[in-house]
Amino acid sequence: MSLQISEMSKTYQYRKVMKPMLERKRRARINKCLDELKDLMVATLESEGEHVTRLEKADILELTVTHLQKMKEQRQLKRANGDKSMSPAEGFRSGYIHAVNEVSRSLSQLPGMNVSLGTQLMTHLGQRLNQLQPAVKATAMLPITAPLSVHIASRDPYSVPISPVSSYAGSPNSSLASASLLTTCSSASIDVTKMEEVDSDEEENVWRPW
DNA sequence: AATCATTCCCACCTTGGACG
DNA sequence: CGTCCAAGGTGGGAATGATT
Repeated sequence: MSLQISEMSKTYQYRKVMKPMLERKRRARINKCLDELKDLMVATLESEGEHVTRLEKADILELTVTHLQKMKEQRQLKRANGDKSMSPAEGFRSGYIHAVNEVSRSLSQLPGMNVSLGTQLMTHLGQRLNQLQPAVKATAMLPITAPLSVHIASRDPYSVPISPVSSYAGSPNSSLASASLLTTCSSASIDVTKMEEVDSDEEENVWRPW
């Protein structure tokens, strides 16, 4: 019998114990992100003069899709009008700074965060930015607001992962991946209304915090 | 290539609250 | 009280990654 129990493979135990828990966590992640998406959409719509009373999940997704489509149209319009205000390099830099600020702000709110490690990382990120953008000398110093940050792997700037999530997806360290997702969703200060600010022909390759 | 562990997704069922 | 709907729980299976 004990043999049988031990033969109740890890798979069985996993299915019995871990799976329900992970599924709960997964739903929680979905709901958390939907909640934050809802907040963002409500804020956005209200800033546009629309009043939102109640949103169910499907509504949140519909509104988001509609809003993004609208933004896409506006961007195309802008481009058609010859708006070349930002080069790809500038676009990348802007996204980089935006992302670092956002992550930095989030991490700075984490209890027990190692400040000296954060400082080191900030320094590193600032140096990386200088290396990435030698042409943009006047703005070479990284205007990061919070004292903490995360390490973004040093690579060719345009081969940086499209998002923090995708960079962790498939990692053997799944808890890291989950944590990444959670922190990604919890950066609620990302403003949907500003998603189109960084306009670049290379946008598929530019790292964005969203 | 085969095998195993893990992750993810989906469909179905249950539950609880709102409403007529 | 019955019905509807949103949300959570769960089982099954596909997909993926690691190991041998």
